[in-house]
Amino acid sequence: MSALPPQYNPKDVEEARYQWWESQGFFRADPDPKRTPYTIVIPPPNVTGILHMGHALNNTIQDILIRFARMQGRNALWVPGTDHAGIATQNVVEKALAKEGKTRQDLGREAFLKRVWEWKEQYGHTILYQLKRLGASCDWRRTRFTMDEGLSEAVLEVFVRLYEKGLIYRGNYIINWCPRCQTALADEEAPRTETQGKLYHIRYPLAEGKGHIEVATTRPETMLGDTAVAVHPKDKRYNALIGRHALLPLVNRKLPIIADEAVDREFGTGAVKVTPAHDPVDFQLGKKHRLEFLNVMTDDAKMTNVPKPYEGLDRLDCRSKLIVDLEKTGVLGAIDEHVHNVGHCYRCHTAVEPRLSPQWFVRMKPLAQPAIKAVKNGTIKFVPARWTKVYLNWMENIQDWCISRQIWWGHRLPVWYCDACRQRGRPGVIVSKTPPASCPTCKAEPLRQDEDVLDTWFSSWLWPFSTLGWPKQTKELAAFYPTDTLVTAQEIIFFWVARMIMAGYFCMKQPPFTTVSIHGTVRDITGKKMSKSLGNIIDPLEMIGRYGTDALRYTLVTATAIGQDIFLSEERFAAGRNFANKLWNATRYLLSQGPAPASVPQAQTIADRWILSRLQRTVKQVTAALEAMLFNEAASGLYDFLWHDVCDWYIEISKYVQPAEKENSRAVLAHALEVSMRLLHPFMPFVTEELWQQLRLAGSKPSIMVSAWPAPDKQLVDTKAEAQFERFKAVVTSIRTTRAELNVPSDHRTPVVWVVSKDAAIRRFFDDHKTWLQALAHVHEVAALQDVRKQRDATTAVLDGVEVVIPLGGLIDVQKETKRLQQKAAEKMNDIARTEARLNNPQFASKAPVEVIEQTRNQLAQAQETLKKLHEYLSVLQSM
RNA sequence: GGGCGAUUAGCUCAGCCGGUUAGAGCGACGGAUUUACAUUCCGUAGGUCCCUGGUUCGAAUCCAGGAUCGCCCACCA
Repeated sequence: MSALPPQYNPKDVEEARYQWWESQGFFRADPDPKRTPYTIVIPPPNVTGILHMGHALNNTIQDILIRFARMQGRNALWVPGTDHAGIATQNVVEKALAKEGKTRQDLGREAFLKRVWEWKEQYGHTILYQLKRLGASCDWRRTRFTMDEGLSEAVLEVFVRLYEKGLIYRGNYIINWCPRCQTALADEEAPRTETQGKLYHIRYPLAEGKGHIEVATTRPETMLGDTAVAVHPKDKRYNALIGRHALLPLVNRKLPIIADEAVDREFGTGAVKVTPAHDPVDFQLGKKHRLEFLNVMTDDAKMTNVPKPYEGLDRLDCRSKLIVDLEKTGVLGAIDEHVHNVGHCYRCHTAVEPRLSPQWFVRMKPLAQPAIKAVKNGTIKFVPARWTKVYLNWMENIQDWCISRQIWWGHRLPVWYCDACRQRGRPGVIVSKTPPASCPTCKAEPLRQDEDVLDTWFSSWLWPFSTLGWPKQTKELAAFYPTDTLVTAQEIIFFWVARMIMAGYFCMKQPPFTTVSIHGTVRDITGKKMSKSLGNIIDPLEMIGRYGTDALRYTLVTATAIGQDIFLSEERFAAGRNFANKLWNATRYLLSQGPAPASVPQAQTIADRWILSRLQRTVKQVTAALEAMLFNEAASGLYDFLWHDVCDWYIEISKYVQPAEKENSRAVLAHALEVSMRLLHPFMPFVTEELWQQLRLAGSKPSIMVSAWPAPDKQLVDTKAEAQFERFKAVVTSIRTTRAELNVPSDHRTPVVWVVSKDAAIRRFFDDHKTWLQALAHVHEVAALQDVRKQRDATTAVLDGVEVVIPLGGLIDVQKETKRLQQKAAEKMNDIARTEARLNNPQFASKAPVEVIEQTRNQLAQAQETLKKLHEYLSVLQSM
């Protein structure tokens, strides 16, 4: 066996170890009727993606769950893959084209798509390689892509099924239009952000008679599409005007003045211009009052169908020109500063234009019903539970989903039009999984396929079953669906989680998963989201390079409780690195004395009994925490046990055990480390594998990742040993504290210490363990005495059941020591007063549970005892 | 306008069902080279648990109201 180097170097380990795992097939899972499956489907990262801290957190959590389940003996499958990310990917390739001075239109649809596929083949695996560096134990054979043949088949199947059930329709509605991407967006893709704008007041002259009606708008350019003015029916100011007409300034179009409850009397002037083709509310008004729908903008937000001076102007240029012209005409009123919410494209952040447009929609209400029920009745649960409410609130108010996009990269709609039929006034719409040769109604050919593609989420909402082979009834689908846990960030609940649940019930009649684990967003130390434009990114790959993968994973997981946002700064990764190094050196210490003992450890010394007992508790605690998905609790429990219990105390003591106890002590340490490595493996897979390989017993599994999850051994839980050892620790600590407080020079070894107790067993215990005390507390002799009050020039610490008396032979500063003890006595008196007050309260005596009263009494007795001792020592000092 | 979350040490955060003297890591300060680890060890200082009221024998914890910050949802043009 080669000796371990003094420091853990992740670079020497990670890549080779990962390749070995993969080559051994440890990541693979196949249907197996004998074992309970455990399945996770990865939230497919964008194929254009590069690993950021959010991915790192998300995938670390999934890997922890998968490795935990695998070690528990479950048939653990983690399905990886990527999303074609329609708009995002198209944007990336268009940017590359722009560098060549070309547009996608220059290439044409077919050649452009070829370009995108080439790009995907070349760069689309980047994120998957990066996931491997993170240690992700996915079954890579099952990697899927949302535009794979099988997944595309699933998309068409669902589209046709929904259409046939009347759940997909085409219609002319107001949608969010991104003028830059030149496509429709779903509501969720155009999140509103608070924007500082202006509220322009414009006076519309009345057509009949004198006077005017003043309206207010944030988008003056839309006035060119106005086809009415609306007021509230009960608004006395405008009562007389209802049914009359106003004139659109600069255009002089006659606009009816209509009355509708939708108008807010409080806002602006209480009169509103109505632009049915460019505003969702106005659209409703337009339908209700049978107004004209006048679309005044082109796909790239230039004005159209408007009077000459404005025709062809960009929407914002038009706005400026209109303001000038309105001013000249004398109809421009006040311009107020106004903060309002404007939708922005989630891909390019351009302000979206609400715009009337023929698009395809999915009727969501019927789909939502079973998805609401499943969460209400607990079939699917959110962790943390508070997201349930957010989900239900959204689902109960769900709007129809605009699924058509005017881009090229994506699943093209399986919709064909028969122009011959349409000319004769028939619908002429054919929806079919395969291209129809001719029109089934009139036999005309050729047919024209719809140009649009489907929203990216229309393929990812099928992900939990499409990746397993659906619509084919594969054995994977039968074995692994429904999946178990979905791990994702809160931002994606509406986009993806909710829709997967709906699709799951629609296609499979079963939920796609049973638990949704929502983790927080990774932010920088000031609480801002990490983003390129802010320049506050901490790159996970850089952190891996600097601190190692295990350090990255450990730090992310311990950074915060699940569901809370994580505020990250680089220094935190050092803690993870240090922990890995600590484990490394604990094992190194063990192996420096020979190979890991194979013998079954016996609880010989009190330290053995203590650490083995603590180990059982740790096994129990970590298992429970993982089952409850309290990852940070599990990880910090292991940290405390390994660093503080194993390293700070057990290893230190093991250096001073009797020669006869030595070999067994090594076996105990080896055992504690070996079990701990297994517990820690899901969190820090690399260093634990490396060390476990040194510690593993003959005949065990070849790798820690396929070894069994530890089970606690109740026989080894030893409360008495724990209490005894805790007392020992307290004595050691008190001696250390006293020495430090009195500034005893480091080279001065306190020659002797008395441990005083009324309890003979305690005296004997310290007498038996004086070697340890001497070593750990820096003292030469330890004597267990019954009474040393006559000892002068000594100091004391009074603990639970024992007193520690430290003669300091001239080193003691009587004044300083008196002050120290007086202070301690004062603190004690405070405690006593507080505790007495509590006990003297008759209410407390009559209402508190007996255990609490008993406990409080003991506490008081102890405090009084301690105080008595302190006073005795003070009187000794005074006599000096 | 609704909803959610946060507020605990200088910083980042734990603290389950109410029960001793509220914890950790980092940072600060003092000390240490004794048998793995200086990516180490030992020790110390540092707290109005956001505020106000309530429930209770007892509140960081439960309830009500408020403040500040953050996020989500919503058609005030």
